Amino acid sequence: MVDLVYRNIMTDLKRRIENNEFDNKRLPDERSLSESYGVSRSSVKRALNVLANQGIIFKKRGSGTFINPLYQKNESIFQYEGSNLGITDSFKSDGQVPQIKLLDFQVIPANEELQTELFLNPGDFVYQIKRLRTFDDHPFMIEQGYIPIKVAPELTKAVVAESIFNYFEDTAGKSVTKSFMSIKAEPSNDEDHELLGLKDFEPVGMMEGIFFLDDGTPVEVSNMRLHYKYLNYNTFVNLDGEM
Amino acid sequence: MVDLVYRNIMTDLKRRIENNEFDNKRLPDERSLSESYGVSRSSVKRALNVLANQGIIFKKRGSGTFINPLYQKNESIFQYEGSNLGITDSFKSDGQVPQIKLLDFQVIPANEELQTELFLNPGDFVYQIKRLRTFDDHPFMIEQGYIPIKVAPELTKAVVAESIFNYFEDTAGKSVTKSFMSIKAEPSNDEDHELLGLKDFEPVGMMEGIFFLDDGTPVEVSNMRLHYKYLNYNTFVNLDGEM
DNA sequence: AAGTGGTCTAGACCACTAC
DNA sequence: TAGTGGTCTAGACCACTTA
Repeated sequence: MVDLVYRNIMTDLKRRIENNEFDNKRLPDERSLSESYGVSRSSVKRALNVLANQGIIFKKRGSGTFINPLYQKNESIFQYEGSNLGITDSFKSDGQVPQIKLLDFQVIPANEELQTELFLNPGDFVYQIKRLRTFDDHPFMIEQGYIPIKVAPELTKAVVAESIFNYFEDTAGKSVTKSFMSIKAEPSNDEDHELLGLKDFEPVGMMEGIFFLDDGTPVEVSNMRLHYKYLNYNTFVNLDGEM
Repeated sequence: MVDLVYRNIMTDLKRRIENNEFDNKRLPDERSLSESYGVSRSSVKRALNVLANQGIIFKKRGSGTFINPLYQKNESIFQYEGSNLGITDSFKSDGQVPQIKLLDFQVIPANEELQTELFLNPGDFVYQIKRLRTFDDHPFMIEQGYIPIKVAPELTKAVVAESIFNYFEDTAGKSVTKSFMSIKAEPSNDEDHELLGLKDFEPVGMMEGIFFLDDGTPVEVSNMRLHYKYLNYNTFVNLDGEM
């Protein structure tokens, strides 16, 4: 697909780690990798940095580069799907059939909050899209999204009933790769009870996100209310991940 | 403090952004910055990459580097404190007085799960530490932590009643900079009702974390149950943040 | 002392955007 | 066409760990 040196090396190393080719939990040193791959040490470092930022390896100065034992032993713990955009479309299906029911679809003027979050001017309009997501007819999420009409002037009901981000990618060739996410919990309200089948005392998980294109253009604000059993955000945090 | 070129530039650029020195939302190009700071372009790029990974700027190939409008306009939205380790010690006080009540402190053998998560052998022991955290006598979190005795052989009640991670840093000079975090929501149980003052129907937020030193040594597994009003994890996600 | 990862440089060339 | 950020190289030197 792509043809970047550091990315190829990264992919290859990941494969070799998963295949247990480094049984002593230790990777070859950077200079050796540089030579064996026939690339500069800088490119090797870059590949290793990506893996380190994902928590797959640890680099120990003066000592070497080591595989995170959790990555091999216990992939059920080490799942940072949450480290994706926290996005609707990326909920794991696990063989279940995902479905979308469109609850609301209209165009409204952006209020002040939306103007700020989506970099809009007073008077700009947004699509308001409310959807219910299910797995095998079992609802798990109410999603209310707002998309500036100017970033998708010809959005239709049919599109909105499916993956919106795929639509961006397919039509405009632009992919949504960045987001602000805010994760909270709340008691459920009447609508939650009705749509998500929750009991009074059962909570909802809230995920609020602003999604951006690569170039910083915001394309959606989304408020997601999840059946609490489905709120599970996993992530690897690396404070030195600043490189 | 530190004296890294890219870090100094990063800090300076951040300051200049916050001081509105780039009123047109656009930073000087990399080659200019390289010259004006008297460093290589690589170092400038590195500094910019850090800021981009934090969501403070967006880089647009062929066009320039731009400030994220949300960063200046609305810092109340743009707060990714959650992007810290998700750590206990980092909860913002906001002028409130944080307190810790030690509920339990003992040494027990690590069960299988802890052995896996903390890279321990059968028969290894861990401290089991249960604490209640409050702001101005208002409880908001029950925290149950497990720390291998071998990473802190002389842990005392006094230490445990304060910041454990600061203790690591002060005594061993090692800082906790990485973590796996898992965030969920659950209905509250009896203990939550009692200790956190929750009503039956009110939920708790759960944050489970494994914390590591720089070199990959795991130092703590922590299960945190938060009053739902205090669960608020904010983060900037960048799928291209792999550099 | 030897080996490892970390930082930084100077420069070449490529890919994309704007005009 | 000019200007921007992206990738990659080859090499120097530093900081730390291990023996």
